[in-house]
Amino acid sequence: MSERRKDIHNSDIPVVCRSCEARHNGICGALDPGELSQLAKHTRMARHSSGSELVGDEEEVTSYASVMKGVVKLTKVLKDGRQQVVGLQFAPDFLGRIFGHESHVNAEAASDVDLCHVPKSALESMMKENPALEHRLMQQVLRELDEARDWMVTLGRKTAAEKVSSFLYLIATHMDPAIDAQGRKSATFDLPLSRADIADFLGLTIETVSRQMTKLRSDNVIEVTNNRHVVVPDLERLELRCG
Amino acid sequence: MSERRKDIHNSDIPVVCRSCEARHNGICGALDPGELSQLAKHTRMARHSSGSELVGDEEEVTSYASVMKGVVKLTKVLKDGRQQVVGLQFAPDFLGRIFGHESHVNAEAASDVDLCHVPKSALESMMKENPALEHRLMQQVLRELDEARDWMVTLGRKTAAEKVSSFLYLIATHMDPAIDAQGRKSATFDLPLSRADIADFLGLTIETVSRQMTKLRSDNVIEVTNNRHVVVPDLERLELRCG
DNA sequence: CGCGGATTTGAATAGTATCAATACAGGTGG
DNA sequence: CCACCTGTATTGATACTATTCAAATCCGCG
Repeated sequence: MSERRKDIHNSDIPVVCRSCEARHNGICGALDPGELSQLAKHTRMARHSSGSELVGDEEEVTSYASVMKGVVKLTKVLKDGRQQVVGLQFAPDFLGRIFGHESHVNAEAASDVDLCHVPKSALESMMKENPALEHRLMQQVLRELDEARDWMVTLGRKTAAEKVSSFLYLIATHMDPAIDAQGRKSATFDLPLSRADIADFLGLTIETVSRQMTKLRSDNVIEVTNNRHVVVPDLERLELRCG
Repeated sequence: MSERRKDIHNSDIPVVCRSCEARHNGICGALDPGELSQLAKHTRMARHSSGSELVGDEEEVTSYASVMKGVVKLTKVLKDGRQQVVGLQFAPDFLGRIFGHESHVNAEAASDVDLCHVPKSALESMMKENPALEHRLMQQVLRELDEARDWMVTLGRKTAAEKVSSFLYLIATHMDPAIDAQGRKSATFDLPLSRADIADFLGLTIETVSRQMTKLRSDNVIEVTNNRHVVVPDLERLELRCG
């Protein structure tokens, strides 16, 4: 609440930033109102529809972005076309390979996505002024590293059933806003990924993903309507199946 | 060369640091001679024999270290004991979860390892003084993230044969010092990991690893003596099998 | 030389992929 | 508003890869 009041009374905060999630938990949380206005001069909000490519592998990076809404998938492809999803980014995650000249992954909008773009130079010069900003980015990269390593365990050592459960658990805890409330045992959400994307994330085929979903449904661990909408009545029961 | 001269003439550089690889390519490359002596007051070199645990999962982190010699493996374990190697660290890599209070992985000496330990507080206070140091750490974390994501592709989408080839290729390019010479087509090295470790790295069983090694041997892609010593006569031919 | 752990090899099995057919959902035009 | 159409998802039958269990061999070491 005091937070809210401050916003209202401090007209220094750029209008576009006022309701922005990234300002609190994202990158911009490291900035004071002055820096925020400075940076906001260079930012550009944009909507990207599901499936559109945001950054190509080995493409030169000229700008960064914060995910404001939706889910971005990071993928890598082998020469023969086999694909692996190597990361999912939710609001208010930061998008882009910091300090690198080219991206090592493809970034694609998995759902409709809103991004807040900022030119590489603008962010990097602000980073020079404000070490807290680089520190914030470091925290994000460390979190991504932890997530990548967690997922390596899933990819290398879990069965198909455990993989699918782990995926649903991951999405449930990231997508259902009500989940933060302590003691909440159930979750409801729309899957941001197609079966093909899920398969590429889990290192499985779409048929195997589908079969495991069917099994979870018949075991009453999940309810699915319209292929995308999922209800998990008891998250603990789902977690038990994650291996 | 001028680099070398500076060392000889500048007696400020601590004796223990003079021949240290980490001073050039590792973390300490961000430090000037004064900072180096300051930090060296707190460092402690130690040898750890193969198999010894360096940091436990969820153990509180009180010190960091640079790998001076040998290979460290980072692992994660599921409740039922299934294990996954989530990273390998070679000299002069940095070891330890920066800014985290506890480690999220187990670190174990895969071979005999020399570490240069430094207390968490000493490094972190120096990081406050010198943003270049944090920047250097950021680079290392970013590299680890890239490696983790590359490995996710291997774990999720490659066949057993491709996994084993990829592993051998990784080790060859990291372990054979002669490999840096351009145009070098062959490599020779000792495997720093047992078959069990390799299996845990690749998400396979030891039997499958063994069978694939046998196949590579009978296809004349590698020569193996004493189970550990490997010669790759033509690296390109190995690379072709990495998928 | 013989012991014990590590590695290789073999045979049977289980789990996942592949190929093929059917069912379903969402959008389009009549 | 409904029938159609297209892409997505499910279900089924079979093939294949990697695992499992078991045995033999190799290697370092006392």
